[in-house]
Amino acid sequence: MPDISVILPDGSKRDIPSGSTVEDLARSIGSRLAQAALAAKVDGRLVDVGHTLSGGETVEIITDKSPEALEILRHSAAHVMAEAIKELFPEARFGIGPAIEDGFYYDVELSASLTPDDIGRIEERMAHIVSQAQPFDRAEVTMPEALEVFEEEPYKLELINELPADETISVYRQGVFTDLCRGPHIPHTGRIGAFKLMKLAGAYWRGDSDRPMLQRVYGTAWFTQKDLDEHLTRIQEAERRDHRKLGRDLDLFSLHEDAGAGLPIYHPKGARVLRMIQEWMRAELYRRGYDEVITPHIYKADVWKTSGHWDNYRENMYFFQVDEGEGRINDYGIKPMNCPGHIMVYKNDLRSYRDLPMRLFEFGTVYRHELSGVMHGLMRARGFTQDDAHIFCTADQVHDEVIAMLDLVDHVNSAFGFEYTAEVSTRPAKSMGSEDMWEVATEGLIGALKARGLDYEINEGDGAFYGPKIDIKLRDAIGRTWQTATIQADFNLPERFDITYRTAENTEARPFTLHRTILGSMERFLGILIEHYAGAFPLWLAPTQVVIVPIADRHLDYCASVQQELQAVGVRVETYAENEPMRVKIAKAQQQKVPYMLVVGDKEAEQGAVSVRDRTQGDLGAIPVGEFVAMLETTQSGQ
RNA sequence: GCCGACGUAGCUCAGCUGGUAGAGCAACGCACUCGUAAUGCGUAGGUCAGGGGUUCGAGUCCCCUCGUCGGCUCCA
Repeated sequence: MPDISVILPDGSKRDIPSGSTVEDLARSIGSRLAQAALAAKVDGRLVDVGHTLSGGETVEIITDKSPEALEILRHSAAHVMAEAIKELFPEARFGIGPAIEDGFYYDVELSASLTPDDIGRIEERMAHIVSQAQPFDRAEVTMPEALEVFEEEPYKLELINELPADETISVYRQGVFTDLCRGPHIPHTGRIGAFKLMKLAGAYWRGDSDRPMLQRVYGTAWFTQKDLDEHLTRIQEAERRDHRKLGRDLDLFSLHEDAGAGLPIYHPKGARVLRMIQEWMRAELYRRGYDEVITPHIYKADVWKTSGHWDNYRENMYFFQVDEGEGRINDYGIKPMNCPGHIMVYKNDLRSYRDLPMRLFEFGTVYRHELSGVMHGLMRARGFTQDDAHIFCTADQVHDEVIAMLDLVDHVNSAFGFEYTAEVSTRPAKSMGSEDMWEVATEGLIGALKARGLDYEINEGDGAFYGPKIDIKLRDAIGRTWQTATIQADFNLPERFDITYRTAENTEARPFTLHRTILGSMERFLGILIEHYAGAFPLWLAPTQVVIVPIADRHLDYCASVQQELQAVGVRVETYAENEPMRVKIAKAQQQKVPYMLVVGDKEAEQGAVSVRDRTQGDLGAIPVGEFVAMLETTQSGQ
C-alpha cells in the first residue's frame, strides 16, 4: 500500500501507510502516545482517533494534556449520562448535552421529575458504563437517514431539520444510546477517569421561555479522581467565601422576608465598608473632573413616559398612585435608573460647547422589580446603589472621555487587586440612531480600548438598542469572573429629552451621552469584595481595624486610654471588655477577621505598650502605642 | 415568571412509617481574672415561614401564599 505523509506539530513529516487512522499514526509514533490519544486536531479541526487520514494534513494528537481534552471528555461524559438515563427511563427524549465550563449537562424530557435518588441511580449506571469501556462509534448518515434514526426524538428532529441540506450528519453510538453529534469523542467510555452529577434544574428548550421546560442534569468529569477532588474542594472554597454567609457571620447586612425579597439591609459594619468605598471613590471622581449630584428616588410617571421606561421597562418598575387632593391622582414611579435626574440637571440651563464635557455622578439608589427567581444575596437585588455617572460631550470628545473612564476602571480594579477583561457590544438588529452615530460611538469605544492597550472581545450585535457599550469583567481571588463596570453610549435619552448645546458656530447640536458605572452596583461590588477577600478586608476597608483584648478586668482603664488614642487618629477600634478568657476574645477577633488584635496586660499597661497580633502572622510582640499607630499608617498608605 | 428542592430557637442542624419539639454554638446569670483560636455551672429561648384543609390527633400528609437555594429566562 502506498505511503502517505502527514505533518506533525513540530513541523516534521511522517510517512504512514495509506488508509491509516489517527490511532495508527499515534501507534507508529509510540505506544505510550497511542495509549494516551483521545482525539486529534487535523488541519485545525477536531476529529476522533478513528478518523482516516488522507495525507498532507497537519495532525496534532490530543491527549489529556491538551487544552481541548477536558471539553472532549466532558462532552463524552454527557453522552454516557444520556445512555444511563435512557437505560433507566426508556421514555426519555433528549435535547442537547454539551460540555460547559467545569463539566457538562444534558437536557431531557421525562414523564416524571427526577429526584436526588434518581441521580444516584444514574451515577451508578454511568459507573457501570464507564467500567465496560464502551467504544464511541461514529457513523455518517444522510439527512433522510438521520430523520429516520431519530424519528422518536422530537428535539433531535428539530435540530436536524435546521441543518443545511448538504451537511454531513454524524451520529455517535455507544451502548443503547445514539446521538446526533458533531464529535469528536474519546475512544471509549473507560477513559472517563472521574465524574459526579452535581445538580438538577429546569431549563427551557433552546432557552426560550415559550417552549417546553426540560430537566437539566449537570455533571462534572475529569481525567483523574484527584482532579475531581480538587474541583470539589474549589467548590467548597467558594462556599466558604459565600458573601451571604460571611455577611451574616461578620454582621455586615441582612435580608428579611418581612421587608421584601432582594432588599438588603446594612448593619453598622456593612454600612461602614460601603461608605469607605464610596468616600474613596468620591475623592477619586472629584480629582477626575466629575461633579456630584443628588436626585430624587421617585418621579412623576410623565418623566418615565418621556424617558421610555413607561413603555419599555414598566414591568420592572414600582409605580404607585398618590391622591394629591381634590380628586387629582398622579402616578409616580420609583427610579430604576438615574438618567432622568442627571438629564434634568443638564437641561436646567442653556449649555454651550464650553460646558462640555459635563460629568455628573451620583451614588444613586435604584429599585428594579427583578423576577423572583433571580435574586442572589447582594449580587442580584431589587434595591441597589449604582456608582452612576453620565457624561455629556461632543462627538470628538467621546474618545478621550472613554479613555479617562478606562483609566479609572484600571485604577479602581488594581486598588482591589482585580484583573479584568473588556468586551465591546456592537449594534443590534433592533436599534435606534443613525449609522453615523453608531460608527462614531463604536469607534470611540474601540479606539479608547486600543489607546489604552486593553485587549477586548467583540460581541457582535449585543449592544443595547440605544448604543454600543464596553463591559468590564473582573476576575476574583479564586478565578471567578464578575461583570461590574459598563460604559455605554446612549443615543436615546438626548433625543427623548431633547437636550442640546450651542456650538462654537452658534448652532444648536445634540450632545453625546455616555453612561457609565465603574463599580456597577455597590451591593454587588461589596458582595464580590467579600468573596474575593474571603471576608478578610484589607486594613483600609476593615469595618473594625483593631480589637483591644484586655487580659483581666484591671486592664480596662488602660484599654480605654489606648482606644481613645487610636480613635483620635481615626482608627476604627473596639475593646472586647466582656468577661471572657483572653483566648476566647482572640478567637472571636480572628473569626471576625479583624486585621489587628492588641493584647494588653500588666506588662503593657506599665510600659504604655500593646502586644500586637496580626490576623495572619500572629503575635508580633509588644511595641509602644505610638509605634503601632505609625505601623497602621504605613500599612494603610500602601492602598 | 418557569422547573426542582427547601423553610424547626439568633446560628448550624436532629426529629423513623402522623401521637402533643431536641442538641451544639450564641444570649442571659453566677463563679473564675486568665498571656495569643473557644473556662465551668446554671437559666431562658420555638404559633415548627404564614394561611387553609384532611385526621380523634399534623413539625410530619394535601392545597395556596411568602421566602430561601440551584438552574432557566430576563438583565431597559
